Amino acid sequence: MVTLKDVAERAGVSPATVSYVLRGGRHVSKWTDERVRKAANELGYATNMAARSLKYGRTGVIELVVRGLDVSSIYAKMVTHVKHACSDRGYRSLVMQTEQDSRTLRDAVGEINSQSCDGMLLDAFGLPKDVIDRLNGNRAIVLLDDLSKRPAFDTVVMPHRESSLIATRYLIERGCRRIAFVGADRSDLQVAAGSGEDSARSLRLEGYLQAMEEAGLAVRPEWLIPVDWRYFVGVDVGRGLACDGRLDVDGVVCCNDSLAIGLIRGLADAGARVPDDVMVVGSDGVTVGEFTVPRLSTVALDVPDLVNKGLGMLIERIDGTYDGEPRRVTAGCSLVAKESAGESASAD
Amino acid sequence: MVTLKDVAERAGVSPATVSYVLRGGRHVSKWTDERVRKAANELGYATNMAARSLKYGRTGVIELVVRGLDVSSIYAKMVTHVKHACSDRGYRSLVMQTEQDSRTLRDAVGEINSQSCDGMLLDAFGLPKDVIDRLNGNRAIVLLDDLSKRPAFDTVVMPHRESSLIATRYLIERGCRRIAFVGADRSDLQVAAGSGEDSARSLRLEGYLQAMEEAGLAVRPEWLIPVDWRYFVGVDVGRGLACDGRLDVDGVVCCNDSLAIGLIRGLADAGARVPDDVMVVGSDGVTVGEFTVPRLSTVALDVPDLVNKGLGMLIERIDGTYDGEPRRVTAGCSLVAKESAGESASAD
DNA sequence: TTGTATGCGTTATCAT
DNA sequence: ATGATAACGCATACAA
Repeated sequence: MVTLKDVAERAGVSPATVSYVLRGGRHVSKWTDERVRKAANELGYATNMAARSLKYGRTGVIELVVRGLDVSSIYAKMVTHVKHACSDRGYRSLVMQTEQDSRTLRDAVGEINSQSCDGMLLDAFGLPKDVIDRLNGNRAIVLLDDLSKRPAFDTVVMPHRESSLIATRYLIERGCRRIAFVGADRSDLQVAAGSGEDSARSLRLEGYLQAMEEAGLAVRPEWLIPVDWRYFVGVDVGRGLACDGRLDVDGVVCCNDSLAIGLIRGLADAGARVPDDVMVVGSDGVTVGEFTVPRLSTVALDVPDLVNKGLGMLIERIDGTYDGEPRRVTAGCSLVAKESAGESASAD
Repeated sequence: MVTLKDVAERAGVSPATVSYVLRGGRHVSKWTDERVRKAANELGYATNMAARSLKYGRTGVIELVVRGLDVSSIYAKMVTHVKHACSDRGYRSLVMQTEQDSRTLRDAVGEINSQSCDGMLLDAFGLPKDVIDRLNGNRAIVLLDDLSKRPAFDTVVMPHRESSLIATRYLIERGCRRIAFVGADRSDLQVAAGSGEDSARSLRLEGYLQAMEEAGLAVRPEWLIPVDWRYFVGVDVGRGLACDGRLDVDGVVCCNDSLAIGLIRGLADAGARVPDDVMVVGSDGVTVGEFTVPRLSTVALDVPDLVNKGLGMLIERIDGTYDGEPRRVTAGCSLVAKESAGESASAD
């Protein structure tokens, strides 16, 4: 490898001078400047980041740690926004993908504790409590969607309740009366009550229940379908809904877009039409939802808002601008009304 | 930060001993071992990776550099596979997202040149020649889809020609005779011929033309539609196809799945049904294609194959096992026959 | 305007 | 079985 020293020798100056030329910081004669740059170029010099980080105590890197980019492409949007926001603030951003298995999570935790990065935006969804506890408390970490009662870190939470509320209200407004909810049931509320900690599932269900109650609509137990929020699960649920006459719903609120897309697929398998036979609303606002048949109505997460809030807190922690109690803020969301909930197919 | 020295002091031993206990490498007495581990635990010690990398000369990190995870979710699949493959081989993997703009690309190049990682899997799609040239030739780099005549690095190329060939043959087999091709036209062939370098577009078109010729089918110029491979472009093309009677095609081969999904959307806007009025085949094999209405027929990229080949070459370069001429291998692909090309909707 | 010297945290070599 | 020490490449305080 080409080092500062190599460049210095070639340019006939000291390593210090090379450093000053390349990084700035003090005045050098034009003659020296040119010689050094020329030498660096000819040798193909590049700063050794390990050495700089060691000296500096920081890496200039912010890591985004998410489980499975392929689980929901909403993460893909986050990656893009984080990248831009980091660039704007002089950081580089890297993405680390974790699985649910504890090994990768442990790796991720080690990552931050070992100062491979200055700060970390860490998706807490499905993150076991003990892993969170193992995080070094005085590192710069912002969690995404940590719903614990007494969070140890700053966290940006998703608008779970709000999202379901908006979606359900919307279906009601569109004329639905018998609305199913896919992704949680009352047992989730019990778990939440028992542990004293909300969950994404319980909050989402609450939003739905609130909207139904507001409208004076009864909720039948079989309308609450507690499943994982994944494509293929949605397919099964859709088939079930269409085949099982008992359910007889005219609207479905899904906890995310994967579920909704799968559900529409399953309904189609069973011969049910969306929105004519049943209306469907998702949540997230994935890009592909704008191109499905029918186009997906959804409550879109405000990703730029989420990223700005998260990164804002993170950088305050890194810079030491803020050093107080863990903060909790909520990301925004907004309704995107499309054909799957009966909106007429406009030209765009 | 807690350093080796801190742990050593607390355990009453030397830093060297702590290092040996934690990393292994020589025998230590049980008594010392215990004391050191206890101290490290109590202090919450974590290895400083910058220091280790500096000493070691390697980071244990492999970076995957792709442009826009959201451009095509095929990248999301790649991320997952790269992650697993790296884990298996003792590396950590990080993802860096670039944009087409030269600034981010320059950053990415700097990344590898500055030894932030031991090796890099770099998506060459849309990568300007001069950026590639700026890459340090003796670093471990494997390019994804570098089609240049005389590549400077090992590269895994996508099965462009093969993919179109398979897709077109399949449509012909399904009974199509008037097949459009979306994503390139003959001007791409001219550009390729002029520069002496193939492009993804020219290769894909060649595959299509070959299949048509094999079957003795004429190709009308207006069937070749040279557009970007993106969702919203597909929508426009779909609307155009359905409205413009002149085209009158019974099958469409799309250069990727985004285009295909958009196209189906556009066709639906114009009242055309897939596959009854026109059959559609995409390319990539994105997950969501299995859940669209209709399910998307596509030529799926063999992502595990791609990743294995790429990472295999990369690690040989890192280890110095191979030091010869740049190699070029092609990733596999296979037809996934679904409803959008008239396959009956089976239960799964 | 430029050069010298020191230390960041780790690991490997030598010595004990 | 363990400790002292040097070196990795860079950035900076200090000296000239």
